[in-house]
Amino acid sequence: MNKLFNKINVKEQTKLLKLLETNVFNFKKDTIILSTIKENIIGVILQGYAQIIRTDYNGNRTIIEELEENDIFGSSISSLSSNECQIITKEDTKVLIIDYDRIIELENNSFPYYNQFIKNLLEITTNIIDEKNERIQILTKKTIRDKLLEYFNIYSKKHGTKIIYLPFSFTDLADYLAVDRSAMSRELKYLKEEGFINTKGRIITLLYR
Amino acid sequence: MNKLFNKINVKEQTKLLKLLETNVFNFKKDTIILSTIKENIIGVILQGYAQIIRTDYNGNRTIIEELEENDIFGSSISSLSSNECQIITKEDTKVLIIDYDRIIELENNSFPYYNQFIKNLLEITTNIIDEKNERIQILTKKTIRDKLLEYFNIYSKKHGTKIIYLPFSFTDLADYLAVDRSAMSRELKYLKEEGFINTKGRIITLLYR
DNA sequence: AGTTGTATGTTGCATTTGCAACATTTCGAA
DNA sequence: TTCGAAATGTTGCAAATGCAACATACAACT
Repeated sequence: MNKLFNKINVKEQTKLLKLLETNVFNFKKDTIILSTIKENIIGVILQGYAQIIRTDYNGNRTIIEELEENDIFGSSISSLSSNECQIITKEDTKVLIIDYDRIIELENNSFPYYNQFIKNLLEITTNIIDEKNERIQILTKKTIRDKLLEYFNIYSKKHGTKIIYLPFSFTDLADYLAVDRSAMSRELKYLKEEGFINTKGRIITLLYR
Repeated sequence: MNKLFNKINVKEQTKLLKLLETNVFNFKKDTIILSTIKENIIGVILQGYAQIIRTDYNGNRTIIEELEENDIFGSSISSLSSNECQIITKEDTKVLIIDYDRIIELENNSFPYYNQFIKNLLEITTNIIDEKNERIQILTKKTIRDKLLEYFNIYSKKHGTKIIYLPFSFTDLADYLAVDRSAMSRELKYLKEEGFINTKGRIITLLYR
């Protein structure tokens, strides 16, 4: 069940969705859901799989986010600020679209589940801020080595372990750190040679401290 | 008046603050308010002036944020994630402290102004996400030149003008872009020489497009 | 006006990085 | 299994950048 509907039972959910004038869309595989999200909306993946993709001026495409069942996206939730972003379905995908302005404009004494909904949204947004802050903290490090170590430290602190299971490919990690993949690969090699880490596939073990 | 109390009148504010069990603290000049904010709180500067400062392992101190009257700070609102951050008053400062968990735990049907308060918080957090996304978009550019141009473009688009009034010093801009100040200065010189921009003090004029 | 501290501008140089090009490995679909 | 695409590893080299050191400009305070 989606975080958005935490503490809201199914009957109330139905009423809520009516109240918010939401729409459910069915998209075929490989459809562009929204090229530029101009309108202020919140989308929920009810079923299927999609990707947020940025295409830069060189034509290079990067997967910015993967959207699975129950994932949420939206103008000010995901990183869609840039006008180079598209959301593309990779399977047949069912999406719930909620108008953000409608959420805000509704009278707040209308229904208790509506207030709970706002509260759920608030929790989601504060979590997102935490994630953004983490990424900014990493991106402000000046060398590739420091970015990697910062990433490792944050992961390690969060999971309480020195064994890191990369949640994505090294290629994607380089994107996340905003560095050249081959340069990152080189730096990882040095870190291994100097005895700071071990790697086996996408498993990285921290050997320091 | 503070965004946090938008559409909440003074009488209701008083009740709300009681309901949320808030505290008001008076800090003398040059006091450390919170070294590491471990607890989940939201702070509001009621009066005075303070700074969020990061001290790195070299002892270099950077002003991350300036907090003036009505500004809001907090574990997941400001960039306090790193454990190297301190909030220091620069004048005698009056601060309102709200426990975030208390906000979330309260029954949501209790009072209408409480629901409005949550809604206000939600608006604030989504705005913050937008700002973070902007910064990330800038930080993911690979060269200093591209970072500068991205910063200029975002500013220009937001204000609808090609004349940029830097809201802070060049030193702080370098921090914001996470690049070396002298290297940034050099790049600005090149941009001037190549006819892309003009500068006069902290006013930058875009000459392209 | 003088003093002190901070912001800004400049430059040489060593280091880091991106880029391109290629080899090798892994993965997924037919 | 086989095949092709994508991911990963590696390296030389030119370009970008950080760093240090210094000069100058500016601002605040006495």
